[in-house]
Amino acid sequence: MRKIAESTVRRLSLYLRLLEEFGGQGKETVSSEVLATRAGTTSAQVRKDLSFFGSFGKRGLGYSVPELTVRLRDILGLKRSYQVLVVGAGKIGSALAQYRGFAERGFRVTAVYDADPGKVGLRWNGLVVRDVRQLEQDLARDHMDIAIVSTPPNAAQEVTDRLVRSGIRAILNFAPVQLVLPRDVAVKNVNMALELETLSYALRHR
Amino acid sequence: MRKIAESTVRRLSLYLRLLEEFGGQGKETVSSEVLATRAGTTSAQVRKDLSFFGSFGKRGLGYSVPELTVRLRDILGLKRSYQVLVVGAGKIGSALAQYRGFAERGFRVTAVYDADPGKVGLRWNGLVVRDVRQLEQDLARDHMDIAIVSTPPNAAQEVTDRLVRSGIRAILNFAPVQLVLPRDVAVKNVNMALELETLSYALRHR
DNA sequence: GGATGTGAATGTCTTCACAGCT
DNA sequence: AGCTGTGAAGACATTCACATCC
Repeated sequence: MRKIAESTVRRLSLYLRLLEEFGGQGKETVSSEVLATRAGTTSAQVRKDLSFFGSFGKRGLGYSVPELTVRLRDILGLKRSYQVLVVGAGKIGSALAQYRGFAERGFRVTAVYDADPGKVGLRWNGLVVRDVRQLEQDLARDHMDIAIVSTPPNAAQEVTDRLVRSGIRAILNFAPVQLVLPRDVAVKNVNMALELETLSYALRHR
Repeated sequence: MRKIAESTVRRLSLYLRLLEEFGGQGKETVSSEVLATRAGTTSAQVRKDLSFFGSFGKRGLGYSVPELTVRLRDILGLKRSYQVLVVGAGKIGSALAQYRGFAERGFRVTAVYDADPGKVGLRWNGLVVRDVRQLEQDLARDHMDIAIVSTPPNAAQEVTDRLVRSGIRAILNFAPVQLVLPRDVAVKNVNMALELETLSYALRHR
């Protein structure tokens, strides 16, 4: 399949959430125009995004909500669930580990690690914080699909190297550092201070 | 000033973080090549990004670390500090309210609100959770620069409308909904489940 | 009639490549 | 010699506009 832009994939994820909402309201069909308005884009953009993967609509009618929902879940790889581990049990890590929005969408956080002996052994919602030194042996036993890195900045690269050596191929990084990774490992960075700085820029330049 | 791409602003924020690191190590100058490698981009991109705002380097030498640091802080609007409030004192909201990475970069979270009477009155690190019904009267008294919305999805738009009516002009939204806003209000969305979905897509398409 | 699907046109961002300083 | 600053070229993404089909 032809290479799809990151921005397109992000919008597909937005469309899916909207479709689930419409489905819950019993709506049968939806037009690109309605999806666009709710997703903050244009109808042409919606049609173009979908057209990369096939033609799912009916001219004159729009898209079938249940059908497009299934198609998008398939395209995004969401027909299965994912095992997720979190490294770094600080404030952010603990919030992420317990975030309901993940579980609702098939991302199951099943392990949390920290280096601090004071945190190891704590229970959160049935999740026990494990010693990060166990990382390799645990990963050899139980397969994990995605790792969330929420360690302090100076520990992030080392932890990442260990995750990659243990076979992890997707990382969501909350540490404010640019991780160095083999090209076949997917990474997404979430840098919250950076988001505030873009707001600061926006406030200043108007 | 000409309009600057969002992607450029985000990279400037990355460069600034790197410059602060280099400054802490006593480095006097840095080349676009070094900045690029560490930021995960190209030297031409670094030079182009900076050139929108002036010519800060010396040919044959590179950029003065302290000077470029000051310039970027100025460009990004970081010479001042910002008053930040958080609405929604759930797991994510409480982690954000106490996140040290914000304070370190001049973003001071000075108020947290929630609608749940069971949470109102709780103290976190000297921050007291206030009743969200007080929002308007508090904002009339104490100026706030940026609001972080970390409510459940169904409350996000209503809270946002109240924030905007009270004069807030910058919003960092963690609720997984597309907020409708006047064009003069800056908004950044952080959608963590969406990030995982782009990873899910990446895992599937390789 | 009404909405999709899609080439073509436009707009935006990135990379190239080199003249010009230091 | 080394590295910046920047037009020009190229790559990529979005928008237009309309033929096509239900």
